[in-house]
Amino acid sequence: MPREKFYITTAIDYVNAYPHLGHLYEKVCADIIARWNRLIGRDVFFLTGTDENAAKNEKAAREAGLEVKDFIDRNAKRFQELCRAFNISNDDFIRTTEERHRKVSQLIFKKMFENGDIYKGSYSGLYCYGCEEYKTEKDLVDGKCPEHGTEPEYIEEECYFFRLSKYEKQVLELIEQNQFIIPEKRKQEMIARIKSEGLRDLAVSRSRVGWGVEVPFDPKHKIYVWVDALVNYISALGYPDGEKYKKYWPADVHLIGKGINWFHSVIWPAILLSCGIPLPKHILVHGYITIGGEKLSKSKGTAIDPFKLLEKYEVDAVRYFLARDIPFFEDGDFSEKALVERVNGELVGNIGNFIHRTLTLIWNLYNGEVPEPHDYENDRDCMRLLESIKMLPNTMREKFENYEIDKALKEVADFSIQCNRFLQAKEPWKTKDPNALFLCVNAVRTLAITLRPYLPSSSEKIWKMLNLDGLPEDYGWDSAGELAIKPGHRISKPEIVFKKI
RNA sequence: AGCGGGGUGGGCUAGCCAGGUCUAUGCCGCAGGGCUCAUAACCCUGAGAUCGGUCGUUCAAAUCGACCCCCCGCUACCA
Repeated sequence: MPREKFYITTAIDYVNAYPHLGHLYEKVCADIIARWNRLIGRDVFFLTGTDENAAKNEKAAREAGLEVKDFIDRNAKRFQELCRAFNISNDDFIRTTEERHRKVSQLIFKKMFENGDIYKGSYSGLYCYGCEEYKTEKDLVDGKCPEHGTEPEYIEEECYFFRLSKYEKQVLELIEQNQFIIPEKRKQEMIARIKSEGLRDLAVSRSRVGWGVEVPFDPKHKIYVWVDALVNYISALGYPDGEKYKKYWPADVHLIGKGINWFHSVIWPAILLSCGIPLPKHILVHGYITIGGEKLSKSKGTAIDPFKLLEKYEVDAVRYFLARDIPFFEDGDFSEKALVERVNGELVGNIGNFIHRTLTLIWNLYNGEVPEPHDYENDRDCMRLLESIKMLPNTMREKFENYEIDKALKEVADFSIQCNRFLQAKEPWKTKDPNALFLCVNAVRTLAITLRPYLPSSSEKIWKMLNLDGLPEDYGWDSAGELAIKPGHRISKPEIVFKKI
């Protein structure tokens, strides 16, 4: 029987600057979801990448004193390094300047045109030559561009439009009648917006930009960045006849930040409908990371560099904090103080400490050999812990199915507290209680598996310390609920897994 | 400005929809004590909130209604 497939994407990032904490957060969340799906046995394809065709890049490159291509390559590399540095398990990394993407981007545009959904029109507005951008009233200060101090000029130019209006009914139906957008709050926002203002046709080409993908039948126009960017989700799979496309499309989850919900929930489905391509299953909208309650902002200096964090903290410490402290569907605040407190208090103090004390107890009291239990069925405390071991993967599965990755992780933390309490009650350092140690060592195994999506390398360390064969994924998620470590099994010499900061 | 969500001890948060048992929950942090196998876990005690404000409904409101203040999100045709 073929395995169920699971295709997850992140948004692709603009390369006009280096990655910040927000970029990392989205990748970590996607990684956790991807890894969890692998653990439950799905055939996962996890995509991330960079959006490199924006006109903004031209400007940013100029300011950096580099050729556009060099500038983009440099920054894109940085995003790839980010993935490696933080143990992100993406299966591919798409760059929209790659040929495999450009040709699909053009193909999609052509298809939309052939289906009668692209027509020529004109766009007009206030244009600032300095910025090479159209401006709105609110962009201006005293009628002038705040950056260049010049008055923008009213101009009109020819461009192509996408008949977005044609898909209003279908898109609204898609959103209203399905769990297409998660969470509900974001769904309601989109419904409200469609109902109040409807869908207007969208200008999908630009003729004033030098950097971008040419409209295939009219190369002086460039394809509008958003249309181009969205296409990455299928171009990376080799649309229209790549094996991966056939296998993995439609996407199960497009993970995005709340700021780009409209593009993913409305424009993207309309494009796909126009081309007759199946629609993705879910648009999953996470919250933002804030610093002192404020949005990350370069100008305010709050755009934290993830690489800087690694100079002080371990990868898994950062991952733990992001997954645990930021409520997945809402904004959450980042501070080093909060990170240190969370890691020291919970990851080290509860989870790490429990692991360490049970393993050293077995090491010291039983020379590293798991003792033979007897009649623990008659012990209330033992049966309660056993029940929790069995239940943990189930309760976490429920959370994961609702993408509540922060709440799922809290279950692990709560479990470790219970384990510590159990150990305290049994006092095996006095009693050598074999039942307690037998159950606890199995609880450690439960932790190794349930932490696997969040803290892949720490999980592996625990696994090795338990001296188990293979890796957690060889046994699968549900195995976390089993007493798979048998009496007589020898563990390795205990070492500290989570260090105090 | 329109629509939507929210304001609970230092921080986050439960409770509100189905009003009384809320003299308001849990976690973190803080003060003190117990215990000590362990990277001080676990247990106990304590300080700290009149539940944004005002008015009302009611025998009774954090919980219902009105108005006000503040915060946030989406939108304001962001090329």
